[in-house]
Amino acid sequence: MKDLPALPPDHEANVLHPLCPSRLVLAHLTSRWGALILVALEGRTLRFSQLRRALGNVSERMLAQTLQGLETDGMVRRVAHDVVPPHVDYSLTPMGEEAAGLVKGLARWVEGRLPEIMALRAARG
Amino acid sequence: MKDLPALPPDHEANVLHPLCPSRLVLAHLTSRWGALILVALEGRTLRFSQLRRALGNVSERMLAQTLQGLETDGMVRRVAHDVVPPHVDYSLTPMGEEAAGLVKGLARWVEGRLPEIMALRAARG
DNA sequence: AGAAGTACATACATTTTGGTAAGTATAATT
DNA sequence: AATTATACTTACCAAAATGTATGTACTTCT
Repeated sequence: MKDLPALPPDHEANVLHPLCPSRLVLAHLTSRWGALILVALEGRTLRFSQLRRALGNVSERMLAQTLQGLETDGMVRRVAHDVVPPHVDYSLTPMGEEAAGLVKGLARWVEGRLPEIMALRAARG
Repeated sequence: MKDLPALPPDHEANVLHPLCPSRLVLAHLTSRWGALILVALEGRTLRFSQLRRALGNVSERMLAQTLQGLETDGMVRRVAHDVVPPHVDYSLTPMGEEAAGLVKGLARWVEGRLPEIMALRAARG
């Protein structure tokens, strides 16, 4: 995940553009694992390895990286207990819960349209 | 953009997962240029080169590719007039308009939260 | 006559993303 | 004594995404 560049002067025109800050945050929310993490954490707290198992097959590298991106965006809250072996809890901030809801909404909409979409593909493809 | 794989038997668990069909459609909608195209075409028809100018700096390659992905998903309608020089109109299907609305909603939400997010970054970073 | 505009396709190069494997410190378990 | 579990990091490599350059076929503008 990248750092956010400063807002360009002509902000209005660049909304959603690849180099626009909002675009990068959106990318974090909808990234390969970002969306999954948001949905997995909705309403509950999970530890690193629990989350990993919940998502099925994320590499530790990507899970850590994606979580950090969401954390610096203020979507995820990380609480580390200083014990051995390590114990770290991840949960969503209020803003993160909102984001999760929106992403889930989009996902649900896509799922609802999937039969239609796949039928189109089958017909034309 | 990839072809959609068949739905795996344990569909419920894989929703949004990287290899799930719905995930790929979502990826098309939120891809670097996909989101921009949806918003740019909302409620209007544009030709290839108009769209290109509207988006600012897409390469022809990416514009064509992304449009094709959205077209096979049934989001974009392509109408080619058989004249020389070529003239091709792009617009959103009803489903595409819905998708555009949702994506725009997400984008707006992110923009609304941007000050908060950037303040967090500035404070912690 | 030469250049520009149109909507792409294709080959090639580069950038970005993601995975794999290994390392870290320490306690509990076998 | 070796293994397992935890939550990561780092180096390295393969794969995917994206950009660049070029070609096409024909017409209009200069």
